[in-house]
Amino acid sequence: MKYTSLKGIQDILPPDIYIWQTIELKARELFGVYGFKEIRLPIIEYSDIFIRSIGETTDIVEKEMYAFADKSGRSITMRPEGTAPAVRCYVEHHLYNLPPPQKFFYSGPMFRYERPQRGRFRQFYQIGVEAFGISQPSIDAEIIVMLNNFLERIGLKGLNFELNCIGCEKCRPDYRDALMNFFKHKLLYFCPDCQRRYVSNPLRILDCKVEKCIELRRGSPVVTGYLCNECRSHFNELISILKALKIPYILTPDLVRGLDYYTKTAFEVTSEYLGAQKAVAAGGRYDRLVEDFGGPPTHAIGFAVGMERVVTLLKEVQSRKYPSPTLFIATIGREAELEGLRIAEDIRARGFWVEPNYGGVSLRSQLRKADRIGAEFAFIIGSDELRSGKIKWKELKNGKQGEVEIDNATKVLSNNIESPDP
RNA sequence: GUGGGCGUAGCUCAAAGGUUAGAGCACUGGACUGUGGCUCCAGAUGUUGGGGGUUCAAGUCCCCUCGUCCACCCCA
Repeated sequence: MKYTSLKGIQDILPPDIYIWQTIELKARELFGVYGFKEIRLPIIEYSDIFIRSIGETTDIVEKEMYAFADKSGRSITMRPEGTAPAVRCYVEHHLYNLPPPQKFFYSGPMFRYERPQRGRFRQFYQIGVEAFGISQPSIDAEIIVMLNNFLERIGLKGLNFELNCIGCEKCRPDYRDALMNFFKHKLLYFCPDCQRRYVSNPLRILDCKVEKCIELRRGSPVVTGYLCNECRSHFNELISILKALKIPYILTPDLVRGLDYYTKTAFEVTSEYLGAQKAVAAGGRYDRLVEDFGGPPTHAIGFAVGMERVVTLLKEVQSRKYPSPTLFIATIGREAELEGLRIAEDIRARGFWVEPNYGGVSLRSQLRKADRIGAEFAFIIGSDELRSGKIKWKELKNGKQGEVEIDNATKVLSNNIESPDP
C-alpha cells in the first residue's frame, strides 16, 4: 500500500459514522436543555497554552505533544485536550463579563503522539463541556447528572461512576506530604516506575497496577482525610445532592488526575469492557485555571467524553447497518432512462432516497441490484410503460406489484410507507 | 519510549521448505432477450507488507525494515 493514513490516525466510514452522528446529535440535544451552548475552537494553539495549563512535567507535555514551529518560528501545538483552549477562549473574549454561569460544549479531534493501542489513538475525538463562574457544588452535580443522562441516553449500560475530591492548592500539599512520608521508608521496594513517580507526582503511585506496589501502599493516607474545611464541605454537599437525585457513584479515594490544573471534584466513568484504556469520560474542577490565563478568579468545571471509546462500546451492542434507499428505478432504453431521472427528481424533492440505474444493464441485474442495496420499492420503466403512460412498481420485500400513472408515482411510496401491508 | 503477537485476493482465513499460491464470503455476467431473493455455471482479483540472506527450491527458515494489534508508560 503506497499511501496510508498516519500511525494511530484513522478514517471514520459508514456504517460506523452513523453511530458517531447519533452520539453527536444526542449530545447537542441534551446539553442544550441544560443550557450548554456550542463553541467551535481551533485545533492549533500556541504551545504555551498547553505547557502552562497541563503542567510542564506531565507526560502529555513532555513527550506527547504534536508541536512544530510555524513559518514565523513560533511554537504551535495541535491540541492534546480541549479545556485549555476553552479557557483561553473564555478569557480572550472577556466572557467573564457575561452573567454566570457560562456553559459551553465543543467537539472535535485531539492529538497526542502516543503509541496506539486499544482505545487509544494519535488523533482522537472528544465531546467536552465546560461551565464557568459557579463555585457551588450544585453545578458539579449538574454536569455529573448530565453526563450520566447522556451516557444512558446513547445506550451505554454497566458503567462505573468513580468520584473523588483531590483537594485544592491549600490542602493538597498537606496530603502530598503525608503520602510521601508514608512511602519514604519503603521506597526501595516499589517498582522503578513508582520510584520515579515519588519524585514527579507521588499521587500517581496510588494507581500503579503492580501487585507488589498495591501491597506496599496498603494503609496509606486517604485524600479525604486531609481536605481543608472548604473542600470537605464542598465534597459532602456534592455527595448529598447526588444521593438526593439517586445518581449512582463509587467513592474512589485513589482516583487521581493526570493534568495539573484539576482541583476539588474529580470523576471518571469507566467500563470493564474496554481493555486497559477503560475511561469513557472524565472531568473535574479547575478553579485556578482562568486566573492563570489572565482572567479574574473564576471557578470552573468540565468533562470530556472519549468518542472512540463510546463508539467501541456501542458497536458491541448495536447492529451496524447501512441505511438503504426507499426506491430503485430500473429502466430499459435511453428514453426510459431519461423518464426515470425525471421521476427520481420528483420523488427526491419529497424527501425520499432514490437510486437510479446508471448503465445499460439487463432488467434482471437491475432488480438484483435493487435487492442487494435493500431498496424498499422498485419502479420499472420500459417502452411499454412509456407507451401506456403507466409505470410498474414493485414492493421488494413481498413481491407485490402493480401499475400507476406516471404523474401519481410518488403516491405508491407514501401510501405504502404510511400504511405498510402486514 | 519499552515489550510481545500478527502481516497471503476487497473481507475472513488455508497452503507442515517442493508443480502454475487456494477456499468461503463479496463482486461481475449468464442459465432466465422485460422481473430481485434460492440454485447452478462462468469470470475477474495477488509484487504472499517491503528489502536482503540461506537453499537446487522460500508464502514457509534467518536478519533488517515498515505496518497493525495488544500490553507497559500515560490517558478520553
